Amino acid sequence: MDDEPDQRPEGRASRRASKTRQRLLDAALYIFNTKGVEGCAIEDITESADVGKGTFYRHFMDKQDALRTLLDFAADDLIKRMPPEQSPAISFEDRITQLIQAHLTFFTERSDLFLLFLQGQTMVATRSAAVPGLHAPYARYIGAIETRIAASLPATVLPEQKRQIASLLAAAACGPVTVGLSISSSKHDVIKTLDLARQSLLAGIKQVLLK
Amino acid sequence: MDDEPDQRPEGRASRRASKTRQRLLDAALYIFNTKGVEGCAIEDITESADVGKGTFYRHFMDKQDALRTLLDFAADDLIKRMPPEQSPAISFEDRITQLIQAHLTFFTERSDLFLLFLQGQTMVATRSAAVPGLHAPYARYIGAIETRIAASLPATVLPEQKRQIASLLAAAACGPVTVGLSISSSKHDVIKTLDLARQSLLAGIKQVLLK
DNA sequence: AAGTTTGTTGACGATGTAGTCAGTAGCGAC
DNA sequence: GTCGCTACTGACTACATCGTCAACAAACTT
Repeated sequence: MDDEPDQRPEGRASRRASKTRQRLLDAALYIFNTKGVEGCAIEDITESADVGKGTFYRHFMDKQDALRTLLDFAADDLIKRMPPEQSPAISFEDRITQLIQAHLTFFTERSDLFLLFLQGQTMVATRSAAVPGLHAPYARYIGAIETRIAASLPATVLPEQKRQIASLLAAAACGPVTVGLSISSSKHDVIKTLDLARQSLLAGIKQVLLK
Repeated sequence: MDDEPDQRPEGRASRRASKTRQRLLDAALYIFNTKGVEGCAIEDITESADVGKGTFYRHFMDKQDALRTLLDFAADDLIKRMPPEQSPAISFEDRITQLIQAHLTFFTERSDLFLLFLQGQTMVATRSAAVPGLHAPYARYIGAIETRIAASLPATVLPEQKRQIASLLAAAACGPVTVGLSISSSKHDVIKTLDLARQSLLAGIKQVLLK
């Protein structure tokens, strides 16, 4: 017991390995967003990462494993942009603005991750049976929104309503991106629509709550 | 010139052919929503339709051709549920409610078509280069919404804003479905969230317009 | 009925892809 | 140096899938 058991060795070799793993993830993200998750071959990824094909299988079980890793990472990135869970109680207007803002910077700074996130969201939504084990990041995502709005909502709001409002917020933040890009709006237009969605959501929730 | 040149022959043979084509489309819709558009083989479709593989290629160029046909059909179905284009001028509140309602019945009555519609929307949004020729139904869809809200909006609204409000409405109608199903909400919950989105959109647009 | 056209079939060649594995290269311990 | 270990490689097997086509079947025409 001379040193911590969970200490990483961190030699040059293992550093090289993580670098390779990261190169593979970067390449996979790029390829998934270019040819599509199901439309691409493992070799497309390894080719793009400039590593041998076998190397992929040293780091990931299969394509879905890499996808899961990326979706987890995307969800983490998005959640990290949200206000801290135990931040001071502020008005729900401000809280909602903060949450939409998190999506907005996620979109502007990591649109590649956001696009994959949306791609996965639709895969899970439209054919969850075909993509086992991919729902987790989306459950975490909605959970993160829910806990962040919970404290700012009036105590009279039912738990079930909180989940609904969280869904509504996610829809207001994700929907305009999918719709906007599907009709080839510019990034700028998407951002404007997102802001419109924010305003609309604010007014809407206020009214729904007061009812 | 004894009869119209564009008259269909409509013999037993061609009726049989259209029936086969329809069986293939039904099967394709089912398979696309089960295994995914890119995750399925042509034979999955012909197997499910119980026809020979070659028959598929007599009716469609390839998988994308069948997908395009289905997405066109889905957009038509959805647009047909909207109020008629030249219906009497009513308040935009009512018009928006009508439009959301159209999505709602589309979801309840043809969720298979809606799910494929959403799948295609994300394909086009996230990697349009990989799916050429699939944007058309979505452009028609947004156009349909736009013309239907145009007459009910104040004359002071800029054309550019109309397109934005149309996008917002589409997002409010599609977003909750994708988000809801991705976190495995029940159909009933999705419908409730859709109604919440309608109320929120009403309040929101009202406020945005008055600003 | 014989001939023509249209629709359907499934076996086939060509190609693509997944996942493996024996072999190589680089690193770290001694 | 050399030994062991870990990371990496890409040729290889096995299998899936594409799109074609010659043969067959059904429906029309004369």
